[in-house]
Amino acid sequence: MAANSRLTVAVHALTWLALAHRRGRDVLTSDEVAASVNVNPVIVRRSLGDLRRAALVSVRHGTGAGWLLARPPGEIPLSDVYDAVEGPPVFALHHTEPNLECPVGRGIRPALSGVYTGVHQALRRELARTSIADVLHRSLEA
Amino acid sequence: MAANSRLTVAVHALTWLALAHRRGRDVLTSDEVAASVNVNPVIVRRSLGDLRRAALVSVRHGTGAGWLLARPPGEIPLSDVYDAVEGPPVFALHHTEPNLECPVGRGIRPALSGVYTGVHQALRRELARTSIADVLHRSLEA
DNA sequence: TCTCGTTGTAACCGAAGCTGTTACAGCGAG
DNA sequence: CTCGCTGTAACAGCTTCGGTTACAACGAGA
Repeated sequence: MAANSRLTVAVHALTWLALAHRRGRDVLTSDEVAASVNVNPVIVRRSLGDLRRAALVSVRHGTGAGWLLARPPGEIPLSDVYDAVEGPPVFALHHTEPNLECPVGRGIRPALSGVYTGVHQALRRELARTSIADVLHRSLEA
Repeated sequence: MAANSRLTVAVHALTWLALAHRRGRDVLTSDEVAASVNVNPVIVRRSLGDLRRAALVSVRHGTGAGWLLARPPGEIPLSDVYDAVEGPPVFALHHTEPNLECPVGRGIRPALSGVYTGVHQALRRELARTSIADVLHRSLEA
C-alpha cells in the first residue's frame, strides 16, 4: 500500500454523496461513507476535512449531522479534488544539493524544475477533463 | 525525502555522461557520477543498473571500467528514463475492496482506472517532449 | 595466470509517509 | 442537558526510500 489512494478515497466519497443527493438524501455521516469505501471512518473524516477546506463539501453539526456537497457534481473537476487532498508533487529534485563545481550540477536544477512543472500542469489538465458527475455516470453504467 | 528523486538522479547521471562524451571522455565510473550528483555511489549504480536493463547505457568491466551512453543524448526522451527507473504508478486504487453492495462501490474501480490510465499517458507524453540533450543544453545556459 | 579497480547486489539501518485504531474534546439540534 | 457526530491528536504497523557496509564477479593488462 505504498502509492497514494487519497485521491481515490476522496473521489469515492464525493461520488457517493452525489448519488445520495440524487436519491433525496442530502446528508451522509462519515460512517455511512466509510461503509461504502470500506475504510476506517477516521480516514473518511480526514479526507472530507481536506475537501471542506477546499469548499467542495459542507458539514453539519448537532443532531442529523453529516456531510453534503457544496457544488453540483458536474462542477467538481477531479483536478480540484487533487488540489484539495494531494500533498507533495509527483517528482522531487535532489534532496542533497548537487556538486556546484560541475557544470551539470550547477544548471540542472532549474532545467528539471521546468520539466516537472510542465508535467504537473499536464497531470492537472488531464484530471480536469473528468468531473464527479462523470465518475458517477460511468460507475453506474458498469 | 518523501517524493521520488529517482528520475532526477537518473537524468542527472545521463546528462553528465552526455557532457563527458562531448568533452571526449566516453567512460565514467559510478564514483565520478556520484561526485557530481552528490549521492552515494551505490545509489548511482542502482540507477544506472535500471538504465542498463532499459538499454540506455552500456557498462564496461575490467581495467578502465565504467559507464557510457548507448544512444545519442538527443534520442533519449525523458519518458524512456521514466519507464526505466520509476516503479509504481502515481495514483493507487482502493487497497481494500470497496463495498460491492453499494452501486458506487461496484462501478467506481473501472471508472477510476480509466482516468488514471489517461493521467499516466499524459504524464509520459509531457516527459517525451524533452530529451537528455535538451536538459544538457538548458543546464549549460543557466 | 595473477592483479587490481570497478561493477553488481545483498543486507541492514534510520527516516518518513500512509493507513488503521483508539481516545477524547467540541459542537449544536432537540 | 443530552446525545450523536464531527474534528483531531496520539500511537502502532507497514512499506518505501536513501544511505551505508560488505563482498562476490568480472575483465583488461601485466
